[in-house]
Amino acid sequence: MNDSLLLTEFRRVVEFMDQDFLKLAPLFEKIQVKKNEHLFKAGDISRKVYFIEKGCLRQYLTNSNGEERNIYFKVESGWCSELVSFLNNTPTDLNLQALEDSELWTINQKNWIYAVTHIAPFTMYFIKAQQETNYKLKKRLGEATIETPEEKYTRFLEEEPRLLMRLPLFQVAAYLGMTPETLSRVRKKIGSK
Amino acid sequence: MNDSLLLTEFRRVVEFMDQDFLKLAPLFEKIQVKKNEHLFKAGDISRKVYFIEKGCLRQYLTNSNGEERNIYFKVESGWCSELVSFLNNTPTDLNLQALEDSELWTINQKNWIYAVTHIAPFTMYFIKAQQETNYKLKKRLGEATIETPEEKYTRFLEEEPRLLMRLPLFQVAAYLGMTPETLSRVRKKIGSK
DNA sequence: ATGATTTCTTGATTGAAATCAAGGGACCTG
DNA sequence: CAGGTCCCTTGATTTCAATCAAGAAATCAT
Repeated sequence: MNDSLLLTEFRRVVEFMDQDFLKLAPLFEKIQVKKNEHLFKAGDISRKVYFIEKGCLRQYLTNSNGEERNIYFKVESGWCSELVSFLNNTPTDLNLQALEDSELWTINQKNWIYAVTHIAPFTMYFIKAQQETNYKLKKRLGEATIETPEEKYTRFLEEEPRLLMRLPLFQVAAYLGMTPETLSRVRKKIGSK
Repeated sequence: MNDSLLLTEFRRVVEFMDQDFLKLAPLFEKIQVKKNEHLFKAGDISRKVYFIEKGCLRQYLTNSNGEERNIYFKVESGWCSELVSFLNNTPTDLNLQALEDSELWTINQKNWIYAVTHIAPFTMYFIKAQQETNYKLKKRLGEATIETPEEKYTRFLEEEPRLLMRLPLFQVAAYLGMTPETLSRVRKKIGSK
């Protein structure tokens, strides 16, 4: 049990007893998804919360011209969800897609509500993990409009070197908010320093 | 009690009994802050969570050139905090400042942790409210790099007309990620339609 | 393997927002 | 209410990233 990715992730953030995990684990179900498959699309209601055992997912936004912006990438030990939609049964404006063949733990609404109301360390884990996400989003929102393309790429290179190697560059460009051409030129310039 | 802004806000999101509120209310303390006063600055550790009874606050990010980007504005019934810093006693990179003379309810770390571990409806309120914030941040992050200045302003005008009237325009510009000059030109153009 | 599709790079050009500059107006503050 | 600061607008110019275009490289499917 101690080698479970899920338990390791809980313990990264809070104290989590074996007995709590024994209550929690059966609430999850494992699924396989293929590369490019969508877990939900804009307009859908999100019915699950996902934990990545293996693979890589992106959440993204599309505008009326069909252009895409990636909100985040998540890999092993990451959570993907749209809880406003999930908890209120309302459609979401965002999309969630696998970028690699992936293996996910899923939990449905009934089980998630049970867990968050009956398994105290899960509740606390969830609150703290959400705050981490929240803080990162706030910083990135500021950076998105204040940084130059070169600064954005340099930051990504420093903060997420493994992600950079794992992802196609056009997806990175859609995350950093620039065209693939601009990213290519920035990389050329940085590389020569 | 039913006319308390705080209780009304809880009841907007979850069921909240009078008796729960009686336990919760004494954990808060009211303070007054003057216009332009900072609640915390980049490098500080955030020691409080704030609920706005009256007034207006902004959270913002500064870069090395001294340029600012506003992450959000909050008015009456809004919460301001930096929980990663608050819970882990680590410095934050963000700033929180009053834009008007304001009246705030504050809760300290000890009391907040008591509330979130002992007052179940507060916990659930908190989780749901955080998710709303989270969802808004994700959408805005995507929009920040995909929308034109004109689209950003139009969205703000439609979604936050009261905020627009309440705030100086250079603060709105720092929120929408454009210069005051550009905002001025966009407004001139839109106004004539 | 091989052809087809997608992705990445590079170059030329365009265009939109930033910057620079300055005048008028609003609002504190004593 | 008078002076000074800050804010907003408008104009002229510059700059940087987007767009348009095309060829090379990599990946995928059969």
